[in-house]
Amino acid sequence: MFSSSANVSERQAAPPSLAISTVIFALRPSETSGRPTLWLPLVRRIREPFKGLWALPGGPLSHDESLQDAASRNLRETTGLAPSYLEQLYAFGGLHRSPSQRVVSIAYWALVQPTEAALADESENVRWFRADRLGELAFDHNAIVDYALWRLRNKLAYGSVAYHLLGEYFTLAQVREVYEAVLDRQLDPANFRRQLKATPEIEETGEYLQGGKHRPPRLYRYTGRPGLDPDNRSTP
Amino acid sequence: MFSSSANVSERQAAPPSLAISTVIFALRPSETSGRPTLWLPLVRRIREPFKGLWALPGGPLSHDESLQDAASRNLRETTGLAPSYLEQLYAFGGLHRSPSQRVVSIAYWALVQPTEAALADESENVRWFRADRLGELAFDHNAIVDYALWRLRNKLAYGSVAYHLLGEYFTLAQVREVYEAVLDRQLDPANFRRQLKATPEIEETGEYLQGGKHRPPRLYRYTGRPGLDPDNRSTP
DNA sequence: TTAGTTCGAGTCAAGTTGACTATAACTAGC
DNA sequence: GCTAGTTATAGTCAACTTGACTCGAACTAA
Repeated sequence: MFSSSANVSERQAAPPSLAISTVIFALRPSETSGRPTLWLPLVRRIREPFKGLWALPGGPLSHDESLQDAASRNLRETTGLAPSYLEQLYAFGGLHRSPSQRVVSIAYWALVQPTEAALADESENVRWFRADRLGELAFDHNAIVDYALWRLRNKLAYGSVAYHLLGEYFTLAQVREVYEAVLDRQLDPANFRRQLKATPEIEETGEYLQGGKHRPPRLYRYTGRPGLDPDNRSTP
Repeated sequence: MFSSSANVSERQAAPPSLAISTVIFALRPSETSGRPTLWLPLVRRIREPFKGLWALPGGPLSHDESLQDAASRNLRETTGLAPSYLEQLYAFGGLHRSPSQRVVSIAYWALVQPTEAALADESENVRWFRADRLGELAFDHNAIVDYALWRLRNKLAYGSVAYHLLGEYFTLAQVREVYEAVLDRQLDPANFRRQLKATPEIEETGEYLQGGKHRPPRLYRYTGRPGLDPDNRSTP
C-alpha cells in the first residue's frame, strides 16, 4: 500500500510529455502508371525505442511556440517543406504508445503542392513512401496515418481541400485525378466537370495548358481561402 | 544574448502542462417556452487566474489514465454524470491561454441523456447554463464552447448523434425537437419524419407514448452503435 | 358531440446525380 | 495534308432527393 502510493506520486512527478507529429501528403507520379498518387515523408528512428523503423516527422513541443507553429517548424526542419494546408488531426494519448515513458502526441496533417514536394529534402534518414504501401511504422504511427487518410478523404468529399495539392493553375482533369488518387476509384469526367463548374470558388482563366498530346484544356484557379487561416471553421 | 539563452533553457525546463476540459451538453426545458434547449454545466473558479468566473469542467491529466478516461472522470467528479457520448474536440495550445503558465488543454465534448442530466449535482460552484446565453468565461473557454457547438451541429446534420441526447425510447417529434433546439430553426414535421423513417438505425417499437394531450405518437428506439466506442470512425 | 391539435401518409415540382451520347479541338503518324 | 486516336466540353435522360404543401386519422378537452 505504501510502496504503491509512493510509486504513484513518483510517476505523477514526471508528467506526460507533449510531442507533435505531422502527416504530410503530397502528390507524386506513381512509378508504374505515372498517374498521381499520394505520398508522404517519413524519418528513420536513430535511437530507441523503435530504432531503425520509419516514423512520422515530429518532436517535442517547445515552450514558446503554438501547436500549429510547432507542427509547421517540424515540417520545415525535417523536409524543408512549407505546407499549403495544415490542420490539427487528433491528440493521441494512449497509455502505452511509447514503451518507455508516457507521451501525448498532438498530430497534424498537411498538404503540400507538387512544386514544393519536388524540392523536398531526401536523405538516408528521410524518405518518401506511397501512402498505401507503408510498412510497419514506429509507435502507433500506422493508426495516425490511417486516420489522416480517412480525414483527407472526408474533407475532399466535402469541400475545398483538393486544390492545396495542386499548383496555382490547374485543369479540371487534374482535379479529377486528385480525387481519383485519394478516393481510389474512377470518376466520370463529364459529371465531375459539371460539379466543379457549379462551385463558385473555381475561376476560369483565359489560359490553356499547352504542350499536351491532345486538345488543350482550359486552366482554372482556386479563389477560396488559403488553408492556413485559423478561422476557416474546420479548425476553431 | 546570454541571459536570453539562459531564459530559454530555463523555460524549457518547465514544459507546457497538460489539462483536459469537457463541454457537456444536455437538453433541458427552457424556462420560458418549456421546449427543450441546450444546456451545459460550468464550474466557478475558486482561485486565480480568473477567480470567480465560470469555466468548463476540467483538470490536469494524471499519469495513469488515457485522455478519454481523464475526460470521463472529470465529468463524473464535477457533475456526477455518465455521458452517453464522448468525443475528443480539439487540442487548444495557444501561448497565452492562461496568463501565468503555459497550458495545453485537450477538450472533449459529451452528450448526456435527460434522465441523467436531471440527477446532475448542482451547487454553489457548479451550475447549468443555457448554451446560447453564457457570459464571459475563464480562459478561452468561450471559443471552446463555440467550437463544440459548431461540431455538434455538424455531427447532427451528418448522422447519429441526436439520439444520445434522448432516452432509450423516443418519438419522432422528440427527435425533431432536438434538431430544432440545436440547429435553432424550425423543421417541417412531415419531411423530417420521412427522412427518419428512411434511416435503418431507427427501429419502430410496438409502444405508443400515452398521456399526451393529442393523438399518441409511436415510440422508436435507436439501434446504432453507442457513442463511446473507440472504433466508431469519427474518432480514430 | 365537437373543436382543436398532433400524428402520419401522400402528392408535386424543383433540383441533384449517375450513366450515357455527341461534338469540338488538338497531336501523331502516315 | 489527311486521318486516326485521344481528350475536352456540352448536353440528354431517368432515378432519386428535397422542400412545400394537403389531407385524413386519432386522440383530448370542454
